Amino acid sequence: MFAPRRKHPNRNAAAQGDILPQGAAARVPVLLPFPFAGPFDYRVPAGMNPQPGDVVLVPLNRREEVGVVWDGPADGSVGDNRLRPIAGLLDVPPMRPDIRRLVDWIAAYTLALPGDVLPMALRATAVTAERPLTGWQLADPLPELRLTEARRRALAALANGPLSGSALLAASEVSAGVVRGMADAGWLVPVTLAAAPPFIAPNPEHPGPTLSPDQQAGAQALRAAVQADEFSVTLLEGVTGSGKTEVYLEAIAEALRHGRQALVLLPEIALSSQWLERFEKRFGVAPAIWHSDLTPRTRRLTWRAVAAGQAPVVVGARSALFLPFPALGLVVVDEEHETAFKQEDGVVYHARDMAIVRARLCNAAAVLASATPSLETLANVEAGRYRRVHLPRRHGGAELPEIALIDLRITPPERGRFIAPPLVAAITDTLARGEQAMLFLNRRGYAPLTLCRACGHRMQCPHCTAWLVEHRARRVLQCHHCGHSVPIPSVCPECSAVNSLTPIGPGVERVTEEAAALFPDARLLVMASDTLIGPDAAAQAANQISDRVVDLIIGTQIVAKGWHFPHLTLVGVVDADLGLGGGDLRAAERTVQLLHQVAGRAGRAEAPGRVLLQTFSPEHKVMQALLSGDFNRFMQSEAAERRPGNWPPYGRLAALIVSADTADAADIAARALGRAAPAGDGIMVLGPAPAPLAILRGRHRRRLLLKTRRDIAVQPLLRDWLAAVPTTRGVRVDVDVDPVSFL
DNA sequence: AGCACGCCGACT
DNA sequence: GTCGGCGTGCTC
Repeated sequence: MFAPRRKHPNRNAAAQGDILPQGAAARVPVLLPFPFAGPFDYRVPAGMNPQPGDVVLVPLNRREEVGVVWDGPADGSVGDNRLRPIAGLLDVPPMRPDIRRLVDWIAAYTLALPGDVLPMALRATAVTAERPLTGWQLADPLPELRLTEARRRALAALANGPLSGSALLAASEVSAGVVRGMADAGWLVPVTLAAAPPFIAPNPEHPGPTLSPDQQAGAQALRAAVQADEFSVTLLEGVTGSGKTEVYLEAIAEALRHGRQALVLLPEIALSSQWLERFEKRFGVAPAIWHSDLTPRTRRLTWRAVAAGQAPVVVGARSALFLPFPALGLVVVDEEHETAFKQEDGVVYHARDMAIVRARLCNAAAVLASATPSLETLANVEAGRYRRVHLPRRHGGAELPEIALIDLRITPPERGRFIAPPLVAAITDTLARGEQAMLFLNRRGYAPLTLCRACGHRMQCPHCTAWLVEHRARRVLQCHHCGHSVPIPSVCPECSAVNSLTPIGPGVERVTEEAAALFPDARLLVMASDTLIGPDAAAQAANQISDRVVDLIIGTQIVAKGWHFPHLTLVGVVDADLGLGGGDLRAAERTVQLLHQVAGRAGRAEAPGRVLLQTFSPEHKVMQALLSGDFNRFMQSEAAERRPGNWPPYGRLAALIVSADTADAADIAARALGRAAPAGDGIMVLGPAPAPLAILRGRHRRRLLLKTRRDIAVQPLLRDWLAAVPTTRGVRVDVDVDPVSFL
């Protein structure tokens, strides 16, 4: 409205002669990290020239809050008399225009309020000023003091120079009290340490591993996309073990040669130890890492290094999308089909899709890597919106594992057991050869259902429409949706029968118990999200497998990630049918992706791998697809099923979840929404119906689905729809645009 | 999100 | 007679 838009606004612009007009009250919009409909206007005090992106302190009610000057014009609906002045400019780098556009874009697309999206970008901002790191050094001369063993170790640790407090404790293995005492006695004096070194720039010319001809061709195509210096999306599709990572690392090298930064999104940053090793092998140094569990200090340092262009490569989780790259040239989304990229609480967004938006906003190349791309991405390739680079073969001559089905109707396991005889035999052979085997079951705990044999009572969560899962090690029954947990009862809570509660069905714990009985000499390792807590545990487990200190691995879907286990030659899938129930649109697709990924863990080095899938429906298209390895044909049949009904990706879908304290309130609100549903050519509303999780955390849920033709945007329809229905107290309506989970 | 204001139960 | 429960409303 007042200031001409500049390419890179910053507060120094004022010094370059950009003066606001006199007279009218100068006002700017400020976006606050709260659920307001839009930015609030604030008065600009004399002498201040806030620019879009500046981080400001503003009065709000009787508090002061941090906000970001947003892009004009100011909204003007609040009169000058009610306008309050900006309290101050914070001395932090302003929020970049591409990040502001990303915030706006996500809010508009997901129907979130911009103020709800802002914290995601602000969390990444180093709002607090940098505090110098202090540490200890030896006093000179050393005063008189009795020398104890602990004190001697501390002196030795500091002999080579000052250390931070935590480094001193770690190096000398003394307690904080010892340090305190030595400081009080004047032996140690505080010093300001030099700032930690910024990230060492990865050297694109560092000699990396040798690429196969396929990989070289792929790398060349990705390099070309980066060289073009414009927005593009390329699908990097390659069977498990084809060396996709090494191929896109070449794209990163190319971005670095051009002075651009690169961002790699991984679905599970906690499981990335092997990925980091591959990166270091290629570039000689580690990349910057970004995830939500960084310490505040590391977070600040990383953020600043990224903003200053001193972190040329960042590997991170979803939230890394909001980092302030000044020269982003490449965004890679690895395992792009992973549903972990979909944020399900708070602002509901898909990081893969937002990564593409991010790339477009800064004219960067985007690369989506997967062995089993999502149908969404394949449809975009088919429509010519994305390019495709294909790696058809495994790297280093390794062969794809041989896949076979075990028909549980013909060769069932013994009663009360879950590993069928053919799989038992295969594991026995594998272990006898000194090779490793893996059992995969995508279900935590001991048993998914506990049933009373006397009265048929099922142990259910009091807050959710879900069974309680037995966790035998912790001696509890637990709800996997709300966390509710009770000790395993000794009598049936319904009929008081004693010793009548029976576990039904397998979980990893139960399969582990069975495996321990079947293979008493095998060294077992359980890999599940509740046994491997934190990146260190996961890395340690991976090392144990690589070092062959375990023989049989039993895991949940955590084992399906991109691990490289060179001595693993057999994978047994305990229940291949597991993901297929429940009428989810993508159940078949996801099961193929997951099981293909699990199968890919087998036979990665010189020894060929074998995969056995236990199933009750060997004729199912999912089993046939896995058996034949013809992923392409399977996805074509999926496409053929979804195209006619305009199901995604051939149409658009949004879910409305209505939730309330009582079933009646939920029903009334859901029916009211149903009556106001949008209609028209190419628009369809399904429901209301009870959501698949009809009660979650004590709230009753109903679901409506809005499905439209691909050329019809759902957002305006949703906005009008929600606006037409008055809000009722106690009733929530959550919007999920492009739902991937149908709970 | 905070932090008010605003009307109904157990206590200095 | 008050202190305090959190229901709803507002914040440029």
